[in-house]
Amino acid sequence: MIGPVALNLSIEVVPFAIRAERLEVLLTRRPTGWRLPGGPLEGVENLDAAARRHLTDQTGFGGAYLEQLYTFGRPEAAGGLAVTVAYYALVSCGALAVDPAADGRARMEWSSLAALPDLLQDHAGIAALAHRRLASKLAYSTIALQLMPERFTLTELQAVNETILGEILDKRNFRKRILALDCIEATGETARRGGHRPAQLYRAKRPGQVDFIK
Amino acid sequence: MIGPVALNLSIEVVPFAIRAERLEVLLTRRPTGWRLPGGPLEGVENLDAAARRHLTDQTGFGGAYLEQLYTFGRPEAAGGLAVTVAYYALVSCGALAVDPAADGRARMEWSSLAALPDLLQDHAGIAALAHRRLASKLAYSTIALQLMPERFTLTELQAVNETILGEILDKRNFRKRILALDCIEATGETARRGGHRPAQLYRAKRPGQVDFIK
DNA sequence: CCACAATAGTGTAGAATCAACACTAATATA
DNA sequence: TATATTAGTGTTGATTCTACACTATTGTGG
Repeated sequence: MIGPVALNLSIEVVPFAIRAERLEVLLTRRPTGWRLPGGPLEGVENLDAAARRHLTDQTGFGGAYLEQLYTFGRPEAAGGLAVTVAYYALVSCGALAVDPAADGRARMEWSSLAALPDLLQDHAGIAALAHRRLASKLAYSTIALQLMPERFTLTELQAVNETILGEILDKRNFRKRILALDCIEATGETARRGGHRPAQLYRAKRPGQVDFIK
Repeated sequence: MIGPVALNLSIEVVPFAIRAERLEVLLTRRPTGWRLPGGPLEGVENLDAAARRHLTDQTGFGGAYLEQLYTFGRPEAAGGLAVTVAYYALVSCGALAVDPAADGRARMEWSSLAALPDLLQDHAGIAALAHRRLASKLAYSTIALQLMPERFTLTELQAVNETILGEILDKRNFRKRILALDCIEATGETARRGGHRPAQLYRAKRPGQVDFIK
C-alpha cells in the first residue's frame, strides 16, 4: 500500500576507516558527482540488511560494523518526499589491507573527513553527524575496537582514539583505562616494526561486539 | 518517484509523562486495539513535523519535547515494506494538568509502562526502547527537566529521576549534582503543600532546551 | 660491535569526584 | 502545644582522574 505522498526511501552509509593516522570516509563516484555509498531499497528487505548490501556492493567492505545513525525527511523538487535512513560503518584496518577487487563497482575513494569534496544533497552533514556520534561513543563504549585489525598494539589503539577525538591522550592513563575495561587481551606475540623495542600485540576479547562501559 | 517496492511509511510517538509517581505512556484506542499515537505521513512534511502533528491531533499534547528514537523496517503480509520512524515525547506535568479537550480525537489513555496492554505490531518494543534511551540520557543531559512543570521543587525533580531509573537516589548528593549543573534557578517562591516545611520552587534556566553535561 | 635513534612499557602523588550518612527547620493539624 | 511530615544542609573516606619521566628493547649505521 502506498501513502498519499510519493516516497523515495534511500539508505546512506558513512563508511569510516583510519588511514595514515587520519579519519577518512569512503565515497563513491556517480555521474552526478561524489556521494556516500547507498541508494534505494530493493524489494522487501530489512533496513540493516539494505545498508549492508549497499556497502558490500558499492565498496566491498561488507564485513564492517554497521549502526543506524538518523533518519531524515527532505521535500523533493518533484513534490515527493525523500526519506533517508543514514548508517555509519567502521571498517577495520585489517579489512583495508586487502584491496576489495572493485570489479564492476562504482569508482570509490577515501577522503579525509576534514576535506570532503562537494557531496550529493546533505551527505556532508550526515558525515559530520556520524563523526560526532562516533566521537561521543568512544567515551562510553568499546566501539574503537571495530576500527582495529585483528591484532594491534596499544599504541595503535591510542592513535585511533586520538585521531577521532582530535586530541592527544596520555599514554599511561590510556593504557590503564583500556586494560581496566577488560575488553582486550594480550596475544603473547610481539610486533617487530622498525628500529625499536617490539610492542605486545593485543586482540579484542569479543570481536564484533561493542560493550558499553560504566 | 516511487521505488520498486510498496512502501508504507509511518511515524509513531511514545509519549511519556510522570503520573502519580509512575512513568506512563499515552496510548490511543483504534478499532483494532491500543496503539501508540502516530500514523502515516500526510503530504510532504518534515518527519519531526509529522510526529508533532500526530501527537497534537491525537492527544492534544503538542507542546511536548520530541526526539527521534529509531527507524524500523518490517515486511508486511501484503508484500510491501512498513517503515516506522519512532519518536519519543516528554509531556510535562504542567501540560498534563490542563485536560486537552479531546474533541473528535481518538480515545486515549495513560498506561503504566510496566503494564502495557497488548499493542499493535511492535509498539511495546518501541516503548521499551524509548524507556532505555530516556534512562540513559538522564545520566548525561538535563532531559528530565522536560517532564517537569514550569516550577517545581527539588524533591519533585528527584522523584522523577528515581521513577525513570527505578532506583532511589541520595537526597543530598542529588541536590549537589543538580545545582552544580547550573541548569535550574530558584524562583524565590515556595510551595506550601501539606503539613510541613514549604519547599523552594525552581525553574529551568533554559526551558525547552536539553543540555549535555560533562 | 658500539653508539644512537626510536618506540614500548611502567608507577606515583596530588586533585577532583563520588558515595555514604543524620540531624535541624518550617509548616499543618489535632 | 505536641506531633507528624517533608525541606534543607556538610563532612569524611573511598575512588577515580590527571599530570608527569624514566628504563627497556630493538634496528641501523658508523
